Amino acid sequence: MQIDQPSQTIAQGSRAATVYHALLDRMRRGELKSGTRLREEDVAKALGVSRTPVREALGRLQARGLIEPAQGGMAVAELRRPRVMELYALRAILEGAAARFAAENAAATDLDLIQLTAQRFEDSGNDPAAKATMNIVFHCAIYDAAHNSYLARMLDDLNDSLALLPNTTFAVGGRNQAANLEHQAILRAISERDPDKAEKAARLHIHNALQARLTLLL
Amino acid sequence: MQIDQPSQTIAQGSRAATVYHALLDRMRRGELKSGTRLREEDVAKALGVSRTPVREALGRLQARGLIEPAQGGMAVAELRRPRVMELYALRAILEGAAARFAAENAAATDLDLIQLTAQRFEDSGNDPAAKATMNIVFHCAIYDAAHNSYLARMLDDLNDSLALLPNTTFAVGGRNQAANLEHQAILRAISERDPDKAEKAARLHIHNALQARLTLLL
DNA sequence: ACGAATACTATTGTATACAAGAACGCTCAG
DNA sequence: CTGAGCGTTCTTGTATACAATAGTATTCGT
Repeated sequence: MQIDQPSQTIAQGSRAATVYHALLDRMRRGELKSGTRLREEDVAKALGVSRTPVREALGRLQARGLIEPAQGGMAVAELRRPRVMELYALRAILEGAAARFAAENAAATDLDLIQLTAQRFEDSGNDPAAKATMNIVFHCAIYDAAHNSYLARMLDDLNDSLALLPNTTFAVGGRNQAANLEHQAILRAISERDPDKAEKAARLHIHNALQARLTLLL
Repeated sequence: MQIDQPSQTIAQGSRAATVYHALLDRMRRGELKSGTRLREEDVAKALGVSRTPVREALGRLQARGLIEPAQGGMAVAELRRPRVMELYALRAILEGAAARFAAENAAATDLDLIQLTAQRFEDSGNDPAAKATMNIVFHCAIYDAAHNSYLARMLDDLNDSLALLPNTTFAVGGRNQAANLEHQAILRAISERDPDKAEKAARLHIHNALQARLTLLL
């Protein structure tokens, strides 16, 4: 039996961190869906470590709200309608803040990166999963440009929570095109150093994403 | 030697949770200052548990950014100037969001509670510590009224980070009076169901708090 | 047949023992 | 006197064994 690299990424510092990232990755990829039960011993065996680091990783995931105590152990959190509404409402605020701060603080290289990633998003094909990936990359470029580590961490948290939802909003007809235009608007406002405009544009972007999400969520 | 209730609050569900809350409380009270080293064994002995639950608690505190890996173990996080600026910038956004959502979602009882806590804040004496406590209570009433659990959690995180700073802004001359007026303005906007106005008022409130903080931080 | 009580089992919570790693100081050579 | 190399020690990282608890099924009594 193979003992060390059961399937995925490079080894992190500690085994606890490895487990943490392994679980997170699988959530992001959709391999771990909402409601999946996570028993400590199973995870430990699957990753070839003892329960101790698994426990630590699960504790952190719980602190981030990605898993919840459930019937006999933990389970990947479930997002019902009201939760999703809360999440998008907050995301509109935080993405707005990121755009605002980016407009205030971005260095020239930050702007270049945002532009580049926006272009990459536009150029990527029509595959919803690829689109979603490039979308994340674009938004992360904005987080970096905002130069606020607390905000960046909160947005990462939020995106991970959102990753628990099945599908992606880019599977909705016309969303690709619309999202691209919205990205351009955000980029423009940031480049113009107009914080109010940037914040509004980002909020609108998320508002529209929510509309798309709701058509999927029915 | 006493073994179970070393000093403080009621027992939580698990010992890990007990340790977590014990440490958090001491940070909030200022008994654990920035830079204080936290060795697992010391904490364990002090609280009468083994290292295992301590480790779990420390992991969660680290995930929240309240403690950092340092020379030989963990230490209570230190907030230097740039961090403080980031924290307040984000807090302005989040308190703004809370006020906005409260204006949109608050039930009648929520409004009553906000008003009550605003009054309590006004009526409390001149002791900065008491003032700070009542201030938190007032703001928490707004978080509740916002009806967004993710936002509430983020603001709790943020307030705990801010608790690491020494002193309170209510020690600054005239801040009590000003804060009270700002609270009234926020309350009024929420009561009038004016989200934009509420958000602006809350942001201004935090902006002014930052000014006070900066005079302390020199 | 139905309900309650009890025993059992599955799973987490905790402690302890051990391993590994990094920092510090000490010694010795240049 | 200085610098490098090594050993010692302090602290975390991990595993395993054990305790406790909650959920479930089963059985017995009515």
